[in-house]
Order: sequence, then structure tokens, then C-alpha cells
Amino acid sequence: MKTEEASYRDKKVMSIGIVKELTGLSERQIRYYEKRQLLFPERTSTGIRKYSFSDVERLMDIADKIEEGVQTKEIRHELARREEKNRNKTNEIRNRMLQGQLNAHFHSRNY
Amino acid sequence: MKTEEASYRDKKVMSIGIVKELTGLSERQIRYYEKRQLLFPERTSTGIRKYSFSDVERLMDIADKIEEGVQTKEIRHELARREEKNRNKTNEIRNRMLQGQLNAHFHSRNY
DNA sequence: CGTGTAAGGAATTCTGACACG
DNA sequence: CGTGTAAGGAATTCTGACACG
Repeated sequence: MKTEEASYRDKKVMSIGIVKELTGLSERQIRYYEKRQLLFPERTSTGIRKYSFSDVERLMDIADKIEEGVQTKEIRHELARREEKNRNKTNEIRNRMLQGQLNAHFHSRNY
Repeated sequence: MKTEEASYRDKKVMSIGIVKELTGLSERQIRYYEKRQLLFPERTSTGIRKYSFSDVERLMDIADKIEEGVQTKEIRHELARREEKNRNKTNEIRNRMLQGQLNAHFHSRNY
């Protein structure tokens, strides 16, 4: 179920300097997109930002949108819509699995 | 072929502070194991070490071995042997693929 | 052999502000 | 609105060495 790979992708482990290199964006831009709520890095206890690979991917997407002239506000809405879809899809799968278990249970018990 | 996940795993992106947190080892230990050639972090242009998730995994393995009383020299040999095996396996696959292409080629040309 | 620590310096990151527009 | 920059401070990392054993 590739649990580990997903954890690598979402684990917040990089500081802003590497994200800067990976994305080609300036620190200013990266911090600004955070202020506009487009991504949510974690912080160390002393306040240093930590990013994940998925944050890096998201930043690339954001950069593309910005270049197309889309405003951060719009981008935020798009991201929110995407989150919503994913939540629905996840729940769908979850429900289907649960339903399957229930079916198996009742059939095996011969109700 | 999960090219991307592998890239996340092997990409050197973390500084020693996070590796320290992730592994529970001290900076001293992490740098020492490097000196003993057990892992090979990259460096930024200014000399800061950068580690990958696979380095973190390797450090966990190393820590286990050390606890078992194995010396760094032994651990290095074990790691070398493991690399050797992987190289062989990769070549095997590569050769098999090449052979398959050759076969396809000659059969289709009807020699 | 493997690890802790204090020392001094260099590189990194942070925030709030001035600037342009 | 989105981004650059200089400013000052705080946190991080680096190396070589002394120490114990």
C-alpha cells in the first residue's frame, strides 16, 4: 500500500534554502505564498520552517499559476476545491471498504 | 516504475539537525559514521551536509549494529557486500532486457 | 573505538519595514 | 498584488581538539 513512500513525500524535513533550490523560487516568494495560505510548512521549536516534497510540488504548481496571471486568492480557492475532492474520494473508498467488511461479516454469519 | 518515489528517497535534502531528530542519534555520531565511510551525504557549496531518507534508514541500521557490538569497520564491509549484490541484480535485469530486445530484433528481421 | 563537549567562526533563517506600483 | 532588499538578531552547522578508555 506504499505507506512509506507517502510518508517520504509528506514528511516536513527541508529548510527553505533547499526548497529555494528545488523550486527556483526566492525565499521571499516562498514565505509570501505561505502568508497567503497556499502551503503550510511546519516549524521547529525555534521557528525554522520545514517543508515536504509535496510542498515543493505544490510550489511548482503555484508558480505556474502565478505566471499565468492567476492571483493567490484564486489559487487558494482552487487548492481548497482540490482538497475537497480528495476528501470525498478518500471517504468514498473508506465507505466502500467498510461496506465490504460488513457484507463479509453478515454473510459469513448467515443472517 | 515508481521513479518519483525513489527520487524522494534518495534525494539529499535534509540538514543534520533533522537527521538527528529522525534517528535519535547525536550529530557527533552521524558525522563519525560518515568519517568511517558508512554513509555519504552531499554538501552544499558552503559545506553544509545534506542527507536523504535512505541515509536516515541506513543510520538506523548502523545504530542497531553498533548496539550489537559490531565495529564500524565490519559494518562498512557488510554495506559493501550489500551494494555488490544490488549491482549484480541490476546488471542481471539490464542484461535480460537487452537480450530480449536483441531477440525481438533478430526474429522480426527473419535472419 | 566510539562519543561527549567547549570554542570560534561561517552560513542560514527569521521578522518587520521601506520600496515600487 | 507580488516581490526585492538592507538590517539586526537568533539558531544551525562546521572543524579540530581535549578527554575518556
